[in-house]
Amino acid sequence: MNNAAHTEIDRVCNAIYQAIFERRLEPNTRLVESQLAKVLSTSRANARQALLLLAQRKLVNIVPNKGAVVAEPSKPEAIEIFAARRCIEREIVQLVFQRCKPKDIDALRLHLEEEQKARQANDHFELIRATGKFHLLLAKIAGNKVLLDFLEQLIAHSSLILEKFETHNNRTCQENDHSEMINLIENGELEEGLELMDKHLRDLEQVLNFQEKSKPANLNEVFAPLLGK
Amino acid sequence: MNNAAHTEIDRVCNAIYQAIFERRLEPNTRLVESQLAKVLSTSRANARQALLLLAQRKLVNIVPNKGAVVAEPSKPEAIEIFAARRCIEREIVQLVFQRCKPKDIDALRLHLEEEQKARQANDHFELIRATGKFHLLLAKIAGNKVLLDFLEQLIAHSSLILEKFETHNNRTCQENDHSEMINLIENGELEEGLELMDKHLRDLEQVLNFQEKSKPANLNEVFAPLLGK
DNA sequence: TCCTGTTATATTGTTATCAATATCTTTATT
DNA sequence: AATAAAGATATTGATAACAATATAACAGGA
Repeated sequence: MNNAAHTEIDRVCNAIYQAIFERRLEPNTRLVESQLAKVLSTSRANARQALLLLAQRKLVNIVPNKGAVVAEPSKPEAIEIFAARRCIEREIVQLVFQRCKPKDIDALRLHLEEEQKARQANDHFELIRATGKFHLLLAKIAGNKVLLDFLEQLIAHSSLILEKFETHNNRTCQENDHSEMINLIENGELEEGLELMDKHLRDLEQVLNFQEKSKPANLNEVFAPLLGK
Repeated sequence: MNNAAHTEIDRVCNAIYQAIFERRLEPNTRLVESQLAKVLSTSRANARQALLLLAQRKLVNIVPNKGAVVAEPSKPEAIEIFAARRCIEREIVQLVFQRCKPKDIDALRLHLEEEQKARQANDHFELIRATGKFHLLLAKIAGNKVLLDFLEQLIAHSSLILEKFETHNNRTCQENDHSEMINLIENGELEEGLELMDKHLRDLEQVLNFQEKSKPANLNEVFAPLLGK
């Protein structure tokens, strides 16, 4: 999440961020400082600061004297987030078409295999993670760190949104769009690329028209994979 | 800076942010936790957390075990920041043209007077603050909180950049551009509005072609205005 | 004079403790 | 049985003390 210096609190921050991003932590899950500290084997102060950072990115909500919960974007907020994504990813597409090199194409194609693998294995979380990562890969190729940083925030939010509104149809990024995008980049068809990204994001946004769902979570099992190492 | 709940650390954060935004704190100024705590009459823990938040927004740099300094964007970073501004403010212009109401126009014109006053009084800092605020006003009219939040970060950075590269000519926003923009909005001339914003931001970016400058600062006098209340 | 190593100081990072607030449980009353 | 009040528990918020690290000042030798 944070490309900055890796301090202890960055580690904690990343652990929580990953859990949110990969949807092991659902919206509205309560995040108690002392419990986080214990589970992630750090001090309460660090857990507290990590929560503060995540709150600034609006990934958790902190209400004074009450504590932190995983954020749950409302529908109007979700619409704004997707609008922002269209704005920023449009620019990213433009930059990618200017700067993409052969080895970048290779990396994108390699990544596509990850997506396919997750799709075939029906591993839903992994698919979410992988499709999100594709967009971040494009942002890295674009080469503007500010836009990359913004997009990271937006994609984390999108993850929360998908979690909340997701249908039984497992709607994520459309299967062929990413592959199609790579082809367009390779052929330098900019206009089509811009259009595809726009369509792609509007498709994703359609989840908002479905109903929500809900259920709680348990900190110990959420972070279990981390405890082993 | 932060539209979130107003806790003590938000207050501290805002005080520092304002000082940076209004350029009372120059790039590379060292920010010592204990000193900040004393000057802003808060605890060191709060000062520390505030610095952490500002670091996440890249307004200060924290290097582990060494401390925090006001960030100093490099030229390549500055270029990325202006590119991001063009991207986001283009979208904002588009939204403004859709959503601007008569009372918004009035507010913009009213604001213009502030700019004029600062210009006539030759109050450089105030002019910086006011011209930046014009852009944020547009963002508020656009009505997308996510984009507003991003732009706030970008404008704070722009402020730092202007400080670093500024010439003796006091280049800030061109005098007539803002007024011209209001007219275009009123008349619904979208294409011209988009072009103007783009030109406007590219003009501003020209400061990067000039030389830098430098000098230190003193925390006590920087925050003196706050101590009186 | 310049460099190097040493001591002293200042600052950051961490931990423990206490107070304030909120949440939950129990008890009492109608 | 339902509601309200009172107490117990848990959690957050704040403070202080301590340890680790880096910076600055100083002294000694080439």
